[in-house]
Amino acid sequence: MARPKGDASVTEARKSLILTAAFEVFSSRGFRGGSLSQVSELVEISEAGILHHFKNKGSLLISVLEYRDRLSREVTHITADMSGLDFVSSWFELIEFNISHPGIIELYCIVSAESTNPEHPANQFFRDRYVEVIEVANAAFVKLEAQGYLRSNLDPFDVARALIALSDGLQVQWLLNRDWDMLNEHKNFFRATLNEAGIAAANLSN
Amino acid sequence: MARPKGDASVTEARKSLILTAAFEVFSSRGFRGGSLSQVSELVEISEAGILHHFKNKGSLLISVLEYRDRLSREVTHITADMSGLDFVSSWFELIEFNISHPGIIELYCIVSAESTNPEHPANQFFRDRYVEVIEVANAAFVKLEAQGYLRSNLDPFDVARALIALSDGLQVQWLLNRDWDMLNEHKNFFRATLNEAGIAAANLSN
DNA sequence: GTCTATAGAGGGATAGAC
DNA sequence: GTCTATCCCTCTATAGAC
Repeated sequence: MARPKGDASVTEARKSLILTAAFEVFSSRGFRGGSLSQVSELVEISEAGILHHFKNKGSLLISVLEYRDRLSREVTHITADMSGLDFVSSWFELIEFNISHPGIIELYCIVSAESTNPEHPANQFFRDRYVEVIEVANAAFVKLEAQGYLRSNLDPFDVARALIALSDGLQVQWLLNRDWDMLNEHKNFFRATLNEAGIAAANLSN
Repeated sequence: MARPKGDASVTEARKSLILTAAFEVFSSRGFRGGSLSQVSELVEISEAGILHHFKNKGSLLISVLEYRDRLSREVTHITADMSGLDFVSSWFELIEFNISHPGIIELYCIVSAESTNPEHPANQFFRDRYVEVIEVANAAFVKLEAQGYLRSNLDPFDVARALIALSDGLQVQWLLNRDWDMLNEHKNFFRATLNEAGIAAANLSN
């Protein structure tokens, strides 16, 4: 037991600082456009210092993505076993949270698009992520359907996929021009996919 | 008149080859991830040769984007003054065309996301582009509304923006995993935003 | 754990010959 | 119009001192 507990937590704090800086860099310039030297400037450590804590640039990116997911999970509480209506209101909370933290939107927007190339280090991460997040949304729409809230000509899984897609696409537009209400566009999605009973239950009447 | 017509068209053909190669490179790796040397390999010309025809890497990207827009316009014929129902069927044709030409999807997916950074050479291009394309879609939904085909609780402009967003978002998912029917997801959008009369008129009943 | 030094590759762009 | 040669920069990653 040569190493007291203090050392480990100091290291963790250092890693956390690096992750925060890397988050900023990858958010604004993407993985390919961002560099370790930009990260090292922000965190006031050498590039070699960064690579002492993270094997290489790619694993730093993955760590940033996992780090962000961890932080988001502390805020949103969206799960597959929550009720359909709770999902809807939690979804709006998530959008509002993201609007007030644009860096998160930038990160996922740029890196997910880059990652469509199979050689990109985050390719597998995003393949897994979309399966997971669509499944969570699907669970909600299945329940909304069972409650008689979903339009009868729509399939829950298709609607779930569409919600995620709409959200991603709106974020690109929003990053280019923020002169409009992104939250309201999400509400319109539910106004179009829920029936009258569902719209009333979700409090989305005009 | 020292220069006969033949020279000019040879130059144009050369530029066209470069644009085709640059399209491939920027499609798969984005602007920041792609390089002039990759383009030069494909087109079998030196990097200096490329920069004789295009001022720099950024202007090559813009030229590629304009080049692709020109080619797409030859195929799709979507305009602001076509009828609402014609827009719907043309939109499906456009999606089918893109599905069979994945490079187009890759290009816009990656480069539009990169371009959300204000320093990116295509930033203004995509700001203008979204205004234009949403306006064309809006013109169609305004007409569909006038015909009594749009759901009464939806605003045409919001629906137009949502269609573009949905389309962009679906493309990211599709590039990561093509095991599903992207055309059908677009049809579902109209099943959710048109009323029964509209769905029947657009031939979207199940 | 952090640094300096450096390897080694690759990037964009320009000058000038042909 | 195309090339070679070159400049200068930036990048990731490693080695080894402290």
